[in-house]
Amino acid sequence: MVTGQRGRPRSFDRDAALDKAMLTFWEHGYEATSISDLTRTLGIGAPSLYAAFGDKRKLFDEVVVVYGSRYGDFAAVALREEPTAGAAIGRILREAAEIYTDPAHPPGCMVISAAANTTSQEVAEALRERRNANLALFESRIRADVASGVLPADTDARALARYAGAVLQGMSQQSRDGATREELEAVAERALLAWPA
Amino acid sequence: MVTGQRGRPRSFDRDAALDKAMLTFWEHGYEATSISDLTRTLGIGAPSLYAAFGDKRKLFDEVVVVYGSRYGDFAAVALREEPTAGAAIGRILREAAEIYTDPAHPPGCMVISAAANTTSQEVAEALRERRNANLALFESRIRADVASGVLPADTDARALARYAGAVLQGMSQQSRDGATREELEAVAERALLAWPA
DNA sequence: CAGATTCCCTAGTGACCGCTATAGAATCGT
DNA sequence: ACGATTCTATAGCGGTCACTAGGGAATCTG
Repeated sequence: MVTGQRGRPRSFDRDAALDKAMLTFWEHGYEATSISDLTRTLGIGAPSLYAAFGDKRKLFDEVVVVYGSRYGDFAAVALREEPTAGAAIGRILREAAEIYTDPAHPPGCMVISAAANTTSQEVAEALRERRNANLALFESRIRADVASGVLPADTDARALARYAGAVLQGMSQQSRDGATREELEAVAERALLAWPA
Repeated sequence: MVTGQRGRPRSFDRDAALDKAMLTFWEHGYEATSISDLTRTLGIGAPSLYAAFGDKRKLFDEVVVVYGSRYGDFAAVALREEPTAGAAIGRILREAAEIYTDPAHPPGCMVISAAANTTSQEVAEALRERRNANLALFESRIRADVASGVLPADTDARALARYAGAVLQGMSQQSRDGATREELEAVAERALLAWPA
């Protein structure tokens, strides 16, 4: 009774489909990716897509979660693993240069680019909150370094976090405009020269 | 015969309409701005809009020109007027903090944000070329300073230009995410600390 | 005034959007 | 085997997209 599922089994791999959907949304953004784009790319019919994922919005929500766990975590990991905020931000910027230009997926950061100019305010707001949450992570890590004396007492943690975020977002945009990994690495190194003693 | 125009005169101010169209495209982007958005905002019917501007694409092209001459020129002006590349970039970043957050118009830079995620590759390409042209302006001004000895001989002009562009684009994105003028000014000052001696 | 010219308004074009009703195909439990 | 269940495929829903045909309205020239 409670054993295996009944009825006709799904004819496609849900996780693989989610991956393909992620790459499509990543490249073209939320709004510019149509359901027929997705059904063509995933190789399934529209009803199958809706049965498996609900609707376009819910599918994108799942995509954002997968993206975060696979490509968006590197910042949080660095903040956790590195001994200082400066070391973490340095690692984040250098890794961003690599990730944003990895030919295995579309350039840049999906959270930064996928909901620019969408008529769906909800989706735009969701990604904006994710970006601002990252800024808050930066800020609290910097604040911890100020409290422990690693950074000068008069450091403006909020402004420094915003600076790091701005450079990251700029690097994402530049990668979408064709910047290479080496060029972004040079940007990262230059940006790090502004880090407080 | 060649005197004044014949026929019924246009019932709206073409330049004022272009201004309103600019603000709408600036806020929502190219694709997310529909013709009916525009006819509602401009207070004219669709046929009038098409008679005056051709089509959506041509209207946007005109908007980009107007935008460039009114808000996009500040970078080129600074590069021309300031004695060094460093002074120019400093002025550009500080002015960007003000312009990007001016409540008289939508936040950020239209050339950076208006064609993210559009299905119209032509429009996206046109704005990308504009951004890259700005980068080239930065680069050549920096190169001039290197040649004249104002900047060290081993300065990587291209990388430095990309750094300035990345910070600018990051500031634009941050302003769209709600950063205030003061916060962007702090970002600009921080960014300038990385400028070579 | 009349006729030519130009613009505006109503109403609609075909195409695509996100999404789904319906019916057939494939697998379950019994 | 057989019904219940779950998926897939066709076909199409109403709505919005960018865009325009057609006729009346307003201004010109003469």
